[in-house]
This record gives sequence, structure tokens and C-alpha cells, in this order.
Amino acid sequence: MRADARRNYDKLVGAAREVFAAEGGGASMEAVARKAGVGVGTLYRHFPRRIDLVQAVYEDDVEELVETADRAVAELEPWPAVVAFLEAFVRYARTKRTFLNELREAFDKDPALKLRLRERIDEATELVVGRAQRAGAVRPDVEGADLTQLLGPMCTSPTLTDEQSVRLLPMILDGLRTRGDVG
Amino acid sequence: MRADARRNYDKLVGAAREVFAAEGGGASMEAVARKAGVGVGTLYRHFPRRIDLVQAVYEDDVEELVETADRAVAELEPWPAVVAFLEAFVRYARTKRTFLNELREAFDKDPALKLRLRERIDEATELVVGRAQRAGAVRPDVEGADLTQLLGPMCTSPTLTDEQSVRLLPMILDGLRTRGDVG
DNA sequence: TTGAAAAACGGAGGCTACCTCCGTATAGTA
DNA sequence: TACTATACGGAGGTAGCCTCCGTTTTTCAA
Repeated sequence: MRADARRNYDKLVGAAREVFAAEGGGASMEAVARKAGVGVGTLYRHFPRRIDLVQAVYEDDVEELVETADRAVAELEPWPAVVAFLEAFVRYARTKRTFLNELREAFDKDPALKLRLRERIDEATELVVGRAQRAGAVRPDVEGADLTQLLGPMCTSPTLTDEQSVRLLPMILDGLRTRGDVG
Repeated sequence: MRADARRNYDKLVGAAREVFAAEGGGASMEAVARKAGVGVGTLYRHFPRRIDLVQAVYEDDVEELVETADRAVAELEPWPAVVAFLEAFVRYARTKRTFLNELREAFDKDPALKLRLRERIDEATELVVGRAQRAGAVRPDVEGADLTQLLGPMCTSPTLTDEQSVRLLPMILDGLRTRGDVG
């Protein structure tokens, strides 16, 4: 891939993320190209169908979430790493609401994609949570996948408000940590 | 409402049902008008937004389902009435798959609609199932709403095949009926 | 460093679907 | 029957999707 192509690819994914977040997954391709500062031709060469763009944004988001997990484990103590990761997960999941339909369509068309990315997220969660469990900071009777299963649907539900998510995550974190544990 | 307007309204809802079933909820308005044998102007006067048409089709389907329940109770013995109604429910729910996204959008915009129609369905189910329970044909430890809750998601799941739904409904019916009951 | 091939860019333009508008047709009514 | 309110239909304006191709940029061998 040529350097300028790579540059434009990244610009397009970034622009698509912003535009989809602001206008929903139905936003016009022209708007994405404009935001990225490239022509529509360039957009369509990289992403022939709208769904390819949605998918690229989503994969990019998942990758970032996984990196957040790695960074949290490398830089933070076990419990703060869990807090940081789950906050990132909530942010990640909530942005999906603006293009849930498009995402579902992408998953319908390619079920393997859904599975693969879900595994990737579950592994990252397990990395952070398992470490905290071994350190005695998190109760042992939960698994990483339980948490994403709990938070994912909560965050993508269209009726969840910003305030609710801000109130609920701390509550979930309190329930998650080993009892009597401090700070 | 003038007679010709009423006629065209009905033709449009019928055409929309067929076209949505065949091409999905994203089918073109022109295609619906053509199928109904009217001009697009007529379509848009009756249904200013696509969502209004989706909603009309859905309400019509629910109405038909409720009528099926009434007819089953009037014309059939308790158990056969349950069979007939649940088969109709499966048919009803499966047709929704082709325009689930549009339906969700309609519900997001008007949550009361969802509630109202759900209640209507639950009442119809209760009518048929309650009668069969009182007649001793159906086990007493289930409610009408449990059944729709079980069948609805099953039928609208995009991964359910025709064959599966044909195999599963009899199984569910077997589990539903009072043990030792015949015919 | 240079020049030519390969790769990528951009946006004009064709296509299709959405929706409005208004002249024409028709049902209902006295 | 004649009149009016109502409804019909589809031409045409608008907008978004996508393709195509002349132009620009990058790469790389000499």
C-alpha cells in the first residue's frame, strides 16, 4: 500500500467515525469524503460499499479497545486497570448506538466477523480482569465475558441515558471488586 | 374518507406488505405504488414518510393476528385453537424479519405504539391459551405473554431457517400441552 | 538525480430514489 | 344533474450513490 493511500485510508476511517457518531450510520458518503478532505472516488476505491466503511470503523474501535487493555495492564495496578478498561469499554459500546443497524447488517452478512471481534474483546477483558482476580482485587466468581455481556447490551440500548451510564458503571465496579478492598 | 381513498389505502398497505416481504423494508416507494397500481402522489398523501407505511402494514398484521385468535376461539376446540393461533403467530413474526430495522425505527420514534400493539397481542394470546388452560388442555404454569416472548425472538432471529421453525413449533406445542392429553 | 511506470487521486456526471406540486378526474350531495 | 370537495397521478426538482477517466503523485531503476 502506497504511503498516500495509507494516509487517506486512515483519514477516511477517522472521518467516518466522527460523521457516523454525529449523523448516524446513514450519513452520506459525500459527507464522509468531505470531512476526510478527499474525493468520493477515493472513498469508494477504499470502501466499495457503505458496509465496508462501517466495518473498518468498527474493527478500528475494537483494536483501540484491545490496545487500551494492554496499556492498562502495562501501566496500572490491577484494580485501576479494570476501572480504566471498563470505562473505555462503555465509551466504545455507547458509540455503537449511532450505527447499530448498519453494524447488524454487517454481522448478518459476515457472521465470522462478529465472532472474531467478540473473541478479541473477550480476550482483552479476560487479560485485565483475570490479572485483577489473581491479585485478589476482583471477586473470583465472574468471567471477562460475563462483564461484556452485562455492559454491552446495557450500553447499546437506545433508552439508556448518559447519566444512567455514569451512575451504573461505578455501581457495577463496586459489585465487581473483592469485598473490603480499598482504593 | 372517500370510498376511492379507502380503496387505495387498502391497496397500498397490501402492496407494501408484499413488496417489503420480497425486497425488505428498504424497497422503493415507487415499487410499492406500482404494485398497488396507483401513482406515487397517492402513496405519499396517505403515507408521508416510509415509516408511516411500515407502521400501517404492521398494525394491519397485528389486527389480522387478533382476528385469527377470535376466530380460533369461536370455531375450534380449545387445543386446536392454540395450535392454529401459534402457527399464525409464527407466520406473523417471521414476516417481520424483512423489515425489522424499519420497525425498530418506528418503535424508537413512538414507544407507545410498541406497547399498545404488544398488549393487543398478549391479550389475544391469553384469550386462546387461557381458554385451553381452563379446559385442561394446556399446562397451567405458563402465561400467554411467556409464549410470545419465547416465539417472537426465535422467529425474528436472522439465523432461524424455515426448516427450524417448522421443527420447533411442534416441539414447543408438545411441551405446552397438558401431559397425557390426546389429539 | 531523473524519467517513466504504477498507483492513487478527485470530481464530473449518470443513475436512481425520494418527495412535491398542481392540473385533471371523480365521489358525494343537493 | 350540477357543483364542490376530495383524491388521483405522474412530471420534474433534489439529493445521494457510484463509476469512470484524465490528472497528479509516488516509487524505483538506471
